[in-house]
Amino acid sequence: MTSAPRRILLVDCDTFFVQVARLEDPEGAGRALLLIVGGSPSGRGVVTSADYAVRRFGVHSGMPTAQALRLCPEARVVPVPRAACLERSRAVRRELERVAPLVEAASIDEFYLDLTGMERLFGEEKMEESALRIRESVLRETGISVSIGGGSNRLVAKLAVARAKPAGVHIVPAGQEAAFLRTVPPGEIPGIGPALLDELTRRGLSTVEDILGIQEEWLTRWFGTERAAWLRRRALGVDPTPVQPGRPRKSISAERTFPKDLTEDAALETRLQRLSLEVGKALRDRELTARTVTVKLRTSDFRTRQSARTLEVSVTTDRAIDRTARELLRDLRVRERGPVRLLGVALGSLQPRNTQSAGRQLSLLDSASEEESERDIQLSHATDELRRRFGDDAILPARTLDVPGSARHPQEPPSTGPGRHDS
DNA sequence: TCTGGGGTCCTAGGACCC
DNA sequence: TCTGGGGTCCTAGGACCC
Repeated sequence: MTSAPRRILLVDCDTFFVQVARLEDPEGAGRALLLIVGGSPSGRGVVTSADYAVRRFGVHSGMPTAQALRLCPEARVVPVPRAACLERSRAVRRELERVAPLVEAASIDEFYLDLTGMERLFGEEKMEESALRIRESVLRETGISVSIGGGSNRLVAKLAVARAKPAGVHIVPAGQEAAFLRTVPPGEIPGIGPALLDELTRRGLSTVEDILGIQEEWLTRWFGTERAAWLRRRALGVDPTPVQPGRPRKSISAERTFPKDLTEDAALETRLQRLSLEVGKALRDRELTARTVTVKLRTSDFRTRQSARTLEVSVTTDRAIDRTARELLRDLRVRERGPVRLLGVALGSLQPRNTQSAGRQLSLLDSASEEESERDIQLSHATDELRRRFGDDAILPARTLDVPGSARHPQEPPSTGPGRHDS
């Protein structure tokens, strides 16, 4: 027996970063007729989001800001209002959770909804009507304008939202998936990026019809069994992926491109340590532990290398992360001696911090003490608390992180640090 | 023109184990 | 004495997405 089609919506915030920048600064960014969000103080940034008016000049996200400004010299560039974006994103999500039973945040500005089964609550409300109602309530409650695409699965909803933009709704009726897909250029199908598109084109497959028309045997020969089957499903508009709220996070990372490439190992280690502290704090804020530490390095010629290590036990402290990261950086520097453009630290193999390790008492029994001592763990919690009260700059990493017990560089009391003014 | 930062997922090869 | 084979874990790299 066949079940009724699912009712999936994709709610996508229109030029999200631009909207938030305007809401946050109505007198400045809010008044700019041509607005680009992105760039960076280093001058090495790219466009994160651009106004529709700016896009008409050929500007798109991912484009170097310098190039964007050559195309549209009148545009105003403002940095990404990161905290405000997270806040607005959460507000949108809360509103969606109020009106829909199943909500999955796919990114900061995209949310999948599964309305299947809601017909009973709203009578025979059509998907269009549901989508319009949701669009209005999100706008009213959060000030954020969204577009909504809908259909019987995530893939179709995702492709439909492109037709809805800006500030509209587009629903693909059940049964029309394959017909709808035939109107979509393969390069717009999620999962088909530049590399795969290139390969498809080289094989003479430049439309969805081409992909479906070719003998399955050939598709399999060229792309392998799995990938060929996946391609056919995409081309047919078939996607069984469920809407899953609250999928666990797999990694936490921080990376920085420097205003000028760095060559000195000492300078690199300072930056690395800052990144280690950043991810360490994010890890503890989310009450997670990590077992894998990865360091990423990009040289001035834009080649990227990474080095990873999985530890015997999960860790949470700045000291354990920093020490491992430092060793990994040294490994990388043996292979890459040249100027460094970017450094990053990532944490993986994440686990929820369980009650056992939160209970402290048992930690002396397990081997965690090899990676991080009881004292390290307490120190991490203490510095987190101080940063929370006095600002992130209150505790600057000192040599005490390397050499426990060393008093060569005693930490400044927080009362003399920056950020004091707010208390 | 000179290429951000946050993620997820896949693949391939080597180590290791039974 | 000729080198099985499957499963799992780990690492590096890359494609892809917003």
